[in-house]
Amino acid sequence: MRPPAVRPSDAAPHSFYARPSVQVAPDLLGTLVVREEADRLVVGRIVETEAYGGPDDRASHARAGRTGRTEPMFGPPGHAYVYLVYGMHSCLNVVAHDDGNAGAVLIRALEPVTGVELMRARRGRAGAEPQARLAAGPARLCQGLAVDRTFDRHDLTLGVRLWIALPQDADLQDARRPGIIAGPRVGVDYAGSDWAGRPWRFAIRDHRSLSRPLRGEPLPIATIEDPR
DNA sequence: ATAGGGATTCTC
DNA sequence: AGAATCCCTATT
Repeated sequence: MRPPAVRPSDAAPHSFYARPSVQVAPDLLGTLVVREEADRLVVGRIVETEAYGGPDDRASHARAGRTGRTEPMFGPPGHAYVYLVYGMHSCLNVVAHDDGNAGAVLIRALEPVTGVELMRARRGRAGAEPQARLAAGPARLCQGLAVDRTFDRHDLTLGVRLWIALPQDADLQDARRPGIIAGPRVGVDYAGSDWAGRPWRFAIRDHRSLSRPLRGEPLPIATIEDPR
């Protein structure tokens, strides 16, 4: 399949993100993360996401309230929230919540689309892995797209340097053809079974670029709306 | 000031 | 199974 055309004007608008993160997370599946560098474009299709809520969500960074680190989660929807985990890996989130709330969607895995060789080079020793695995994980995708904390609070709606592109409807439907499933979020057992057990991890079923397999319940197609 | 630990990944 | 490695958060 030919790589979908990508233009800054395709950047998802503020209204796309101004909804509860649990609604935005599945809608992001099949859309594109676009990284515009000096003279190159690196693009990946989102195949796995996780929704994180506000202070009530015991699995969310926002549980600490408004602090220096979590501030972006309480800020304008459509901006990036990039944090460092385990002292060495960056993770990319898009801020999403309805007015007066807090929340974000963690981008957990991409299918490489454009700029694959650049992604591979950035993976260093691990670049020998199969193409489908180059961005199969929240830290891996940041490495491949050269996304670090300098992008924290970056406005994703501008279509500059880093944004989410909404592909043509046919392309979007095609990407989602295998179906969308939902299951528990990864690595949040500390939150207690109530919060850790919620099916807020979303993925395109059986996709080869998932960070890890997801056995989950199919999401009713009715809940998937055209972002535009 | 200091201790505890993490929305991960790679290697042994 | 264990290390790498830094910064955030809560506590003293």
